[in-house]
Amino acid sequence: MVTMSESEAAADVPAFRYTAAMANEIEPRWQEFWSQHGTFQAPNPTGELADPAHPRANAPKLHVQDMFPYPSGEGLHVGHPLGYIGTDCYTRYKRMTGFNVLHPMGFDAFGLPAEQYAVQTGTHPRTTTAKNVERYRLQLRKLGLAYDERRSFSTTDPDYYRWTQWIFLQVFNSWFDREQRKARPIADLIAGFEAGTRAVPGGKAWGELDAVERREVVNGYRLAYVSEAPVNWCPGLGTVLANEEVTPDGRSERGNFPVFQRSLKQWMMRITEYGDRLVDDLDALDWPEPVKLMQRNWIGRSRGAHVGFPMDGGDTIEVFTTRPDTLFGATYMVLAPEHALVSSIVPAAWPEGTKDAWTGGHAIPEAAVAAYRAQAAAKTEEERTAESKVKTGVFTGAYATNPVNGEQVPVFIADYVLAGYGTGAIMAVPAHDERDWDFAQTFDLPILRTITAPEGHEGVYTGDGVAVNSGFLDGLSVVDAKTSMIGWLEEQGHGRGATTYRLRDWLFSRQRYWGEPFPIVYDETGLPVALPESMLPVELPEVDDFSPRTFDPDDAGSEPETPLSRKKDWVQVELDLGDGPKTYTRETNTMPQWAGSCWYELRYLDPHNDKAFVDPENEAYWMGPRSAGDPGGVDLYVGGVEHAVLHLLYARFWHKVLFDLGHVSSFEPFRKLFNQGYIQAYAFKDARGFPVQASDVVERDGRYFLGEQEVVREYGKMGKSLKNVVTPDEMAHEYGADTFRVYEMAMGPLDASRPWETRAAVGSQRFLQRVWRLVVNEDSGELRVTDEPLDAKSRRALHRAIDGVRADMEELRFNTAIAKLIELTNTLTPLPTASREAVEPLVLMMSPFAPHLAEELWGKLGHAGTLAYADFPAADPAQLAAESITYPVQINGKVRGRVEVAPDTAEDAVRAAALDAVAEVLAGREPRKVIVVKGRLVSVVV
RNA sequence: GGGGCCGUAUCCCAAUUGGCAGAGGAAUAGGUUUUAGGUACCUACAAGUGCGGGUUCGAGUCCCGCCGGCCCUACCA
Repeated sequence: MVTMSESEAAADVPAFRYTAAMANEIEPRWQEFWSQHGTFQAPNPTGELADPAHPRANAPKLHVQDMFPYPSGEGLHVGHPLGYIGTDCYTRYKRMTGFNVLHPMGFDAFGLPAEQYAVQTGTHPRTTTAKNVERYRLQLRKLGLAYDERRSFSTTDPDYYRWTQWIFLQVFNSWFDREQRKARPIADLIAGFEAGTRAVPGGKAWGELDAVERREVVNGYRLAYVSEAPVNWCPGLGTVLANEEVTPDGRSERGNFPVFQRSLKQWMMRITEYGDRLVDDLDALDWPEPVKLMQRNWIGRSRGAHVGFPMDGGDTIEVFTTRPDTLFGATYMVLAPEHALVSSIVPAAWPEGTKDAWTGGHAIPEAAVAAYRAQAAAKTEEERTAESKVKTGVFTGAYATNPVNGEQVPVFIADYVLAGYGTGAIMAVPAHDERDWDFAQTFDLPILRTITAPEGHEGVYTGDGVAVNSGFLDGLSVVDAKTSMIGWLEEQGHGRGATTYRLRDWLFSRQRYWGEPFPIVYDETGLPVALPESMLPVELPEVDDFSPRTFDPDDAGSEPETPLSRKKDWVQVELDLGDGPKTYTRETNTMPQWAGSCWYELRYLDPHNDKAFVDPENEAYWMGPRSAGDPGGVDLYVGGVEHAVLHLLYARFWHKVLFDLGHVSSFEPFRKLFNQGYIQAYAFKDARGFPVQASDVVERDGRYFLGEQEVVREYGKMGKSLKNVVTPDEMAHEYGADTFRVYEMAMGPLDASRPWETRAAVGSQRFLQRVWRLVVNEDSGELRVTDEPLDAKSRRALHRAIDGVRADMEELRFNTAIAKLIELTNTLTPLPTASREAVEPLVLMMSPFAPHLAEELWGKLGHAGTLAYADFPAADPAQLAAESITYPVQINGKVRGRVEVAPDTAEDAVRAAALDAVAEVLAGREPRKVIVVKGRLVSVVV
């Protein structure tokens, strides 16, 4: 079959039509213009990027930012830039309304894929990363995104990670003062110890401690600290993982290797100290409620009390409870199998009255406990969860005393109590806790109701009520009983009010190569020493082997070995840190990928500053609070919900530390957050279940075929493996970047996920063609626009459109803004003449969405240079008033007539006219009620 | 199991926040231009809002209960 060549097909198209070919000529030209002229550079108040001559130098500021990408080797698909295009449209609009707009883009370039690629091919991760970043830059440039190119960086740039290390040192050199609820320099803490104004933990006086002991004490306070703590050790990957990198079934998110709980020395960040502020300050943020909720849940603050249950041997079991009001109903206790007290409380023999069911069939408690502990340790998380319906456990043989009533209560161990939460021990109140109820049923334990339940209520009751069987609490509500009990506990010395968090301290070290090195060395004591600022950055050394040592995936006893540790001549280093030249050992872990994204919003403000991570004046200008109570921060931060917890929590934490230490004036990094939706795509699979090239599938009568073979359609992510990727480059080539931008923005609201459909983009292309045709004669290329004034009706339509578009732009409702622009275009198209009065505002309003096209038309309309700083059209209020209003008249909710009246008609007159209009339908019936909704309708009730 | 978000023409989406269900796009059908049309233009086209109740003069919008989809979380004391 002979296909028509492109030139033949093009021969029929008018020479000056806005086609993809035309777009592909226009677009690179304007991209080059913007770049050459620094069109989108935003001036700083001070420093290298200050520019008093800039048109927006003294304007109100706006800082808009996207969550920056990890530049993967696959490049961008059409889903990735959705948010970027959204912020680009928004910032282009805001710039035209007079704002000094900061809209930067950078790259989160440390990360595993480049390292793994390096392991496989020997290519240095730096090379791979640089290549991918370059590719991303080109792809983004092709979309016409208006970034201030001077402010772009990668987290892997030594000039950048120098400051990541600097911030780490700030965290390391500070502690959290619980009285002041803020971080303070570690020197203040030491001064307090020296002066004796602060008690030294452990009971000794500061003067009695030797130098090493003092350092150990201080290290116990630092916000970044080395801890021998249970961590997720993954031998198959050769690294430890953060909790969030482990799947619910106890395997690694990446690679699906088994993960073991191991006690290992690792760097931690004391984020738990900020639990309260991280929860409380959410109220100050303009964030989507679901994201705030996810953060609250993740932090998991619960208020209650710590209560001590004394034991005969002198030990006391400390429990945490949120229900101190039910303390009289605590009929037994449970320790986590791993609890430290377990081995010391177990008696030699079962005490009198031990029920058979409690012993697990063992003759002595020690055997029962050992067997249960072994069994619990052998179970994976998955097994524990799967069996969660059946409560298991065993009696320890020991009893503790309930402090409120002196009752002896049996102490069990059971895996439904977690070692990692609260104190790892609970008081069990089976009457008012479902889990305790289940356990009590299984082990035949007494149940005592201490809160009244509604009449007829059977079984466990967790709701509100009045205290009963509870001595001095009787008659109090749950809330009052809690307060009363906490008061009593504190008076009697049996406990105190307490708050616990689900949030754990943040595991901050990884056994990887491609990450920020720690600015830390160890001296002969084995304790960490911070390097001075002058030695930053600690650059990543060159190594031959990028991979950590990996092990048999099931070898739980293996030890991590970092890639940097093999670089002996780097690890051993002679330095003079104040005590003369000494040999130190470097920290060979690297920081996790989140480190770089914890503060990048600040570096954009002052990207080349080599004296500070950001100049305070620049920070205050771009991110400072604007009123009392305002948290400050980025004015609009756009990204996917997948970062609802981790990235956003970590970044908030670092920002608060920097705020406490006086380095920034904003106490939150992101004032407003917006979650963009995802673009999803159809994928097609053949009879064997293999994905087939989606672009080759054709639809016939609601069924899908690849050639003659029928395939089934599935809906999901866009990705290489599903063979359904569409790239922005393809779209730019086939339709032009402007069409692509308009289509992405027009297909739905920015926060909605929707399916991609390439062929639907022609609608946007036709729209741009119509706008073009309004200005340019397609055959001659000449300007069609005249200076004739608009007719009155079209003029009103123009101003209505301007008014509506402005409102939509402010609220990021780009889909409806575009609909209004199409509507306006469709109003202007049939007019005999294209009036400049309408065309110029239209072109300006188009420019946020289709910037290349708009610039080109703006030039054809006789303007020099760029329209980026032209005033966005403003509606004339006089033109917004309708000439007349048509009121529908409802009788009992059904429209039965209409009246047309002047817009300023008084309500009485509208009522009269309306009743008149439906007099026939009313047929003499007397209206019971007449409701006039001004400007909307009239409702008559008979 | 708990929590959150969402269901409007064949498809993607609007609806002044409680006021006449349709702004816009796609698809489809017919037409104009054309030797031709995977071009452009014009015209037509369709749902009573997942289901069932309730509040109201009036409900897509608010409330309750189901159904379906997506996301978070999962013995957190």
